[in-house]
Amino acid sequence: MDNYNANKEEMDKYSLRGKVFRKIREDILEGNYSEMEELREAAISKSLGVSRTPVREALRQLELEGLVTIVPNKGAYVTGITSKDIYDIYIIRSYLEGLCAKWACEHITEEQIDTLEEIIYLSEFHIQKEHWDQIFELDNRFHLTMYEACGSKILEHILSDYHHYVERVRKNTLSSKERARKASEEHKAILQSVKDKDEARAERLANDHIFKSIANIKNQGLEKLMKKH
Amino acid sequence: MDNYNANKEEMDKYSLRGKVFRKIREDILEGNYSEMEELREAAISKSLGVSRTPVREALRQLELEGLVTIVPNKGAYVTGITSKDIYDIYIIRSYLEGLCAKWACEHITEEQIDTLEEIIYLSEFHIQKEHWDQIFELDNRFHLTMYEACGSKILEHILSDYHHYVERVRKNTLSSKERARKASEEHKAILQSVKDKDEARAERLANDHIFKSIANIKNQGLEKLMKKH
DNA sequence: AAATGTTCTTGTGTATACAATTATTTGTGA
DNA sequence: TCACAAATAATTGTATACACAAGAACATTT
Repeated sequence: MDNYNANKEEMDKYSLRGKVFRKIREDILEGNYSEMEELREAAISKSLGVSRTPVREALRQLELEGLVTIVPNKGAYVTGITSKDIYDIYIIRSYLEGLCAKWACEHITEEQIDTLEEIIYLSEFHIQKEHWDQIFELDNRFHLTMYEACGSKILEHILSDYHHYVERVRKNTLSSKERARKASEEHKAILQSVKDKDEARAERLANDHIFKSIANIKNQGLEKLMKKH
Repeated sequence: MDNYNANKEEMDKYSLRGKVFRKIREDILEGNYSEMEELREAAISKSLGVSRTPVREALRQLELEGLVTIVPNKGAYVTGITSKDIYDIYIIRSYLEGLCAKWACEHITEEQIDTLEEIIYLSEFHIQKEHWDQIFELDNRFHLTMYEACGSKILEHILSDYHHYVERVRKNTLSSKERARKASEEHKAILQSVKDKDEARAERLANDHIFKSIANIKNQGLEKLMKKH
């Protein structure tokens, strides 16, 4: 699983291992490798201009994320992520985002509420202007802040991972003004229920929010959404 | 996210890195380290009689599992797992085991059904005889087979991880004849609904199964259960 | 010609050496 | 005695070298 929190991700930025790790992961998630392609340590280290050590460590981590399969004494192979995996993740997320919103009712801080309100406010502006990159970034921040607000290290960890896994698909789904606007409305409603400490409603709305994304994906065709933009 | 499947775990058995990885993980999960204790690469490698390389790789993997926190250029620290984490995991599992049972209705194979029936049959025998180790092992196998049967690599992955995380607690809860017997009855009912392809019922029963474990934990006191047996 | 054994190549697994960074101690001046 | 700076020690980060395992190609034997 992935990087645990922004803090660590930030720090890792300055280690070679972190750079290699993120580079290979991005390449896999963006589909730059074909399925089951062999990842030779020497080749990667040469192409990135580093030694094998950081490459090895990065590959071992990617194995744990499930993106790479390592056969001892043989090599590392791209496992990648199939469209079924993405679909499964969305279903799992729909359950867990519901739980997250429910727990947030109890654990959210004033500061987090302020952050979320600001995010929603800014979103509306950027949706109006069709600034897709900002919209995506704000959507990210909304969800990650919610994960933080649930007060569970474990739940935050797993949801952040999944969130990252489906990043490419999410980026594409949000590139429609109509869907972006609806998503923003849904965020607003979720936050309201959390503020009201209405656990049942918060859970249901967060649940629905992801389900609506799934419906949206089905309409647009998942395979198309997995392509690079 | 932990080891992906039995296959890989099996293969890793023969690499130093795998041994070191499992050794440190067990030590952490068994509470042999105190919270935030520093893990010095040199010390560990010396005590295990290996070089720093496999130790480093193991620590990097443990970081991804969330059991260790690595501060670049400083060191690795035990993060461990608190009783709140365990509690959270049980709640999350109750949702996901439900989903797993639901999906199993559609994807389970005849062979897997046979396996599960055999497990239940054997369990009854060992419960009668109070063979705690076998009971625990069979409980493990029941759940892991269910995870396999759900037909989702992603869900199987995360549930296996969590299952392992709470191993120590599960071992202790199952060491009561009364609870073991009830658990076995619950397993039987879940399998029946899966065989009947009754998705709603399977989901609800699997859900309840974990909830009952939580209730059981609360009764016995989580702190006590986290101790080594 | 088929099966078996042998070497050679390729790539990973581990150990060690060195560089960079951080923590600690020591020394100096006010 | 305290503050602060410089030197020193400890620890991680990276690079490189060598050992080992697996598989392929080729030779050998029946």
